[in-house]
Amino acid sequence: MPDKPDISSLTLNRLSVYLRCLRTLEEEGVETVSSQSLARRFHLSSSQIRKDLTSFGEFGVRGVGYDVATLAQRIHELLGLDVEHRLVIVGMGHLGSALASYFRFNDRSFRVVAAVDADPELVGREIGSIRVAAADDVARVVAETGAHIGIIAVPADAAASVLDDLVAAGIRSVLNFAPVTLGEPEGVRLRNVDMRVFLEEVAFFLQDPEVSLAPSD
Amino acid sequence: MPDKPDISSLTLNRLSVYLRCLRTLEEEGVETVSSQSLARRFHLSSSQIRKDLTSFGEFGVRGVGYDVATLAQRIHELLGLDVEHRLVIVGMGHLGSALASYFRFNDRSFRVVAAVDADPELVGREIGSIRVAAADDVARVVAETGAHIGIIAVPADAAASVLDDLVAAGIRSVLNFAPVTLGEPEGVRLRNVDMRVFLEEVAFFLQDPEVSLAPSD
DNA sequence: TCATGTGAAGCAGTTCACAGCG
DNA sequence: CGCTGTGAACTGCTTCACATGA
Repeated sequence: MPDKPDISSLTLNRLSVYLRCLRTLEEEGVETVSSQSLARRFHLSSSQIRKDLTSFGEFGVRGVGYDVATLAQRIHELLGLDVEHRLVIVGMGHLGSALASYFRFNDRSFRVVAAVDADPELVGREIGSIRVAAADDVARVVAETGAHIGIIAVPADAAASVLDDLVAAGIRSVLNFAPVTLGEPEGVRLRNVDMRVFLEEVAFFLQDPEVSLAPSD
Repeated sequence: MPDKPDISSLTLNRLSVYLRCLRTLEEEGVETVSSQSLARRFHLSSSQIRKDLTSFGEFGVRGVGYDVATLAQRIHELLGLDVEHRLVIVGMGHLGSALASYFRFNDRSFRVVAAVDADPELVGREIGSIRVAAADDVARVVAETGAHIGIIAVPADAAASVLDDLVAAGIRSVLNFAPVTLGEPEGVRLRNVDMRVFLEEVAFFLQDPEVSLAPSD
């Protein structure tokens, strides 16, 4: 495994996107692509693609472009997707169970191996081949399943203590879907994903006077 | 309604977060807060809070801080949350129906008024008090319900054409949960939200050598 | 006195433009 | 010739530090 260069979150996120674009091209049988054609096709910026790619190596052929399969493979490896990541979902309400099925149909890189919930009603139930365990048992469940990544899908007021539990259980990568901003504990990678924030962002532009209901074309 | 100042997406997103923090303080009966105490409490930056707030007005009292209720009210108004936004969800699979229930329990600012799906199996079913309509009927459904905001929760290959349909139906704000980067049509506000990207971001750091399974405390 | 509001400094991310190479 | 890889310019965001005012 080569040394991991410093890559910003922004670049990292775009690499994920590039990878998906390349997979699409692969399926279409496209073998070579230039940064410009990639950009046009998928609403990206060509100079940004080149900058992002050179941040971890040189893969292109001048005058030609990039080999689709090779580049996809390199990004796949860089992102660490060649090993399977085991997920534990905390909170199996609507969102939690949706995330469970959403993350499952993916490729082989991610697998939901455990789910816990504080509601005794849910404990013991089987949701998409995963048996829901009691919230108190996170540590045991994590140890038994070897989960690496935690998904927090509980109400806002429970999120902080769930994070503590996950970290105590040895989890170092966390995705928080609760509508609170959790701080990153030392040595833990945490990303807050608040869908209401996204909603409010797009809603904001509706009040713009110049966008007010023009006669539709 | 005062003129809408230019506010970057980053600032806008943070304002959503500040609003939630202020609501929490309100519930606790806190009446006044300084940028510094807000920052400490919720893992934010105090100078950033001040900068963000002054981008649309002056609300603080020097030497004291901000009045929690007033500031919350001002942000609420700025974000346009004092009017109800009507959502239409396209794609009522696992993710779509989870989003439907997730966005519903919110406050009064957002309401799911319509849902469509291409699968005849789902059409006609009632999911959380919303009857699922046929995908071909988006335009009619949008017109009848007065939906303003579109939520795309369909597979990647269908997303682009769904966007076209929504725009043709007069929708100007869209949240895309399909794992493709859609371009923003003229006059439309679109935000791509790809959960796999978030997963891959936190997963990336697991391969870091220095983070490799230290004995847990 | 204390915390806001703000210019100025610092930093990061993006775009430009072209040298270099297949 | 065409496209990559890349320094340099540029743009925008964040942090700093302090004058200002309740």
